[in-house]
Amino acid sequence: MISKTYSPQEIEDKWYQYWIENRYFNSQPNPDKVPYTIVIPPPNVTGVLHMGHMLNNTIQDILVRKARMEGKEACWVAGTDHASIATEAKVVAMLKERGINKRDLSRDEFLGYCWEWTHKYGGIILQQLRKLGASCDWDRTRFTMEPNLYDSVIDVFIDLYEKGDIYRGHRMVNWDPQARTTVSDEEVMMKEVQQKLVYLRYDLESGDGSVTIATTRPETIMADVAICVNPNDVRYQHLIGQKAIIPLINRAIPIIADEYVEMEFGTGCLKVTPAHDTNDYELGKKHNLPIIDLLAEDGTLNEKAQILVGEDRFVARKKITKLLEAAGNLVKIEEYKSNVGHSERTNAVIEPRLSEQWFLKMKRLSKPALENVMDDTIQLIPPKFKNTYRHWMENVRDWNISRQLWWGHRIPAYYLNDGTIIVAKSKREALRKAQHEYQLFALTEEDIRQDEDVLDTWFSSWLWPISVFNGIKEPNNADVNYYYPTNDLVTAPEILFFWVARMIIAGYEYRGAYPFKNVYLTGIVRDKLGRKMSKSLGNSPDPIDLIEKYGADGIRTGMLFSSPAGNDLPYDEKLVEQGRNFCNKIWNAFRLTQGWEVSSDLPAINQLAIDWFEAKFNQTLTEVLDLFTKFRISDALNAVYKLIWDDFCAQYLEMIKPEYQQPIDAATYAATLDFFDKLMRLAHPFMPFITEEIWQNIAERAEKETICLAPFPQPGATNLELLADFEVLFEVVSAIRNLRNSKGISPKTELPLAIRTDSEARYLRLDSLVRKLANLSDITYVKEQVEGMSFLVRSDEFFINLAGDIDVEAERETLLAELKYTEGFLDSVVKKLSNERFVQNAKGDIVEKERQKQADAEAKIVTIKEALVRLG
RNA sequence: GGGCUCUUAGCUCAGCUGGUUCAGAGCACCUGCCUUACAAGCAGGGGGUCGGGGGUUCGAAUCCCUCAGGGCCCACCA
Repeated sequence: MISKTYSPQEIEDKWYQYWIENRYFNSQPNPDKVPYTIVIPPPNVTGVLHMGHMLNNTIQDILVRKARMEGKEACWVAGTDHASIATEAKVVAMLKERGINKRDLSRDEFLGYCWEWTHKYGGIILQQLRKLGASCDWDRTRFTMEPNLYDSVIDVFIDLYEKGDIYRGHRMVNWDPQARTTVSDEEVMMKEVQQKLVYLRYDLESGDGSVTIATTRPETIMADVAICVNPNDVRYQHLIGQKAIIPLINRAIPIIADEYVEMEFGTGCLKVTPAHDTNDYELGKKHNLPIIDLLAEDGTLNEKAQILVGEDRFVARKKITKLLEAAGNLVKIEEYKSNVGHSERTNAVIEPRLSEQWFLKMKRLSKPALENVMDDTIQLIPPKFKNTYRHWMENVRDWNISRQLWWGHRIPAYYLNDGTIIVAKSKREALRKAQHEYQLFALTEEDIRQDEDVLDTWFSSWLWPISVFNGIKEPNNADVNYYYPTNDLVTAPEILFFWVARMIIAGYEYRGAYPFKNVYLTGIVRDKLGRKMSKSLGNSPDPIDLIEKYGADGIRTGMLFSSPAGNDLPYDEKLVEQGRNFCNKIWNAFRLTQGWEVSSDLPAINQLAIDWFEAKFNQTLTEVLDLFTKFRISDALNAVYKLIWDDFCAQYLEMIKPEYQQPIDAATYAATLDFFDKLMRLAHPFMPFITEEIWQNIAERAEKETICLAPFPQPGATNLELLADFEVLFEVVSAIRNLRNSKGISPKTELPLAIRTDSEARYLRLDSLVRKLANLSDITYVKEQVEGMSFLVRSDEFFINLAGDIDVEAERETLLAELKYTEGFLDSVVKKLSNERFVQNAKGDIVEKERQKQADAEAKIVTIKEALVRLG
């Protein structure tokens, strides 16, 4: 027999396999259909599925599945990102465990390990997505380092270089001493750090006096090239032009003046260290100061430091403070909080460092990307992100795209021995170019050397929506022409600038069109303490464990129950439990229908209930469709949840359910299964597995039929009047149950009901339903008040006569409370209506509504008063 | 430091362009039920002066100002 609880495991595997075998998720350009495309935000190739992916990909799957059911040519492209720095770090760590040092390997050897690693772990996350039910076209799976995509990146680099947008520059960059590479501005996170502000005395060369500066970086004093004061600072006028001696190494440096210096900060004297501070660098340029770089690429002091050579910068900081103290140059130390840049990848403190790097000019490129978001050609959801987006785009700076790494797209720049740069696809082509452009025919491949660096990961991901369709290399191929621009992008706000903005830029540059119409920004999944879920904190449950425990449908719905766009999702296993319970509820409703014996001899007695649910379904469906257009996926799910649980299960099924072991009439049965069919189709995008299982079982299905391709329901007319009548019905039933509860009367005990109403017809129509839902023995209509417990619904009065069981006091209290509330309410309405300005100013039918309220309240008060009189 | 945003029941959130039968939902909680679809369930219930203050208005959770406290983004005071 069918299991009492829904058990997802075998069902999910069975259907996923069925879907894949029948290629329902595969897509080809089809001129007869409207394309609907989503490209997945490619997870890191060696990554493992985490809760953020779960949320993100569930939303994408919902959108894709709905589009597919709506008859669109739905195409969800999956893939992975080589994640240059992240993967390289992992491989380096892996090698270290094996006792291998990256520096002992050749580039090719190292890349060999990277590929080995990629092949070993590369498929995992995509396999995990299948568990979730993701309906990707897996045949289209792409990887940012596969040949076509690799070449696309190289082509784009060359193109932008030739357009003059890419240049090589000696600049201050963000240096990550741990990864020993530069990182872009966006990869630097500022964190507030408790530091020590050290006050140091520099003696004047003249021997006559001294100057005291404040610094957080005493270990860099050996790289000082000046001391700077504000020219308006009266305290220091006499110093300008003099020289000061750097302590410990006794080198003389000039004292200069610049308005950049804040007089209020520290002592108002600044040590200028151009190699190790961005501002100082600018200052140095302005005043023609030399540059002394005393840090090696791993963050240790080099021989330029003269002392403490080889020490790590932080160790050196402590040691030099001691040395300075011993030398008598330490004036004082203050605790000081300031923001320090950290590497997003390694969390190492970023070192401003001068070096030769490749840059992409952003100003021209970002213009259309800014405009088209601001005018909603591309829509950000929620729109509040427009502001931050604009701010970033308006202040965008050139993008440092070179990385001192090996795993990635190697920069296609070649150098001749004299330093001449040639950008070309290959060494051979570089040679040819050199020979022709510079008439250097004697040149051989031996004479040219390729740039050792690779490109920033995002320099490949920004092409993703184009390159997955090979639109860079073959701009007019059928795929890219059909699928591009894509429709929706679902991603985390954290990478709005890293990725989204740059894809938009690339889209306009290389396709002349936006890459996607809508950007749905999900929130961050957090734990109960509000911390972001992360591997390092160990506060994230393993999604695969959760799927095994609760089923994929349970997680999908659980995560979405409370997840409006842009809002963080405070994860609680309770949510997933609720999702699982929802599946179980559906399962048991299904089980109910399976147990019925169907009789075609019985009269069709449930037409009213059927009409009502039809109306309710249409009403909710209309609402759901509207919510989808606004990307309010969470609200849409909640509407479906209520429709199924409250309206279908709690109300409709209870109304039409035959007595135990009694048959059901054929008409009701057919209607009910039809509802089930529609409900499953409506719910399918949210919960693909259980809906397929049930949908396949409630009717004979043809070979290879699937709910995945069944039409999404379309709303019919909603009978509002009927819905309103049923609202009254539910209130009456609810009131009777309430009475039972408070009087301790079993739901099994049949009760007689008397109704005193002006609209008898309405109740007559609902008669049998009230009787069934409230378990009544009899319903009578009365003109006067009668004996019994009474209650009010709207302006109608109800009596249940159970001899000797009336608690007069309690009933009076209830009535008095209701009277008080209604009178208060009436008062406010009357007050409002007697206010001339209200009657004059209120627009539309608001005044009319108020008058109706007044009439209703007055009628109700009369009824209550009568009831009170009756009670004596 | 600049910009954006948020503060509604114990928790997570809805409440659009202002109109008291809108103060809501889910979860949690309390009470009663193992009522043959479902205890992963059923029936019922309590709970918030909508962060504080001021203003606009006939009328404000909904608009404006201000204060307090969160969050996010951007930012080179050593």
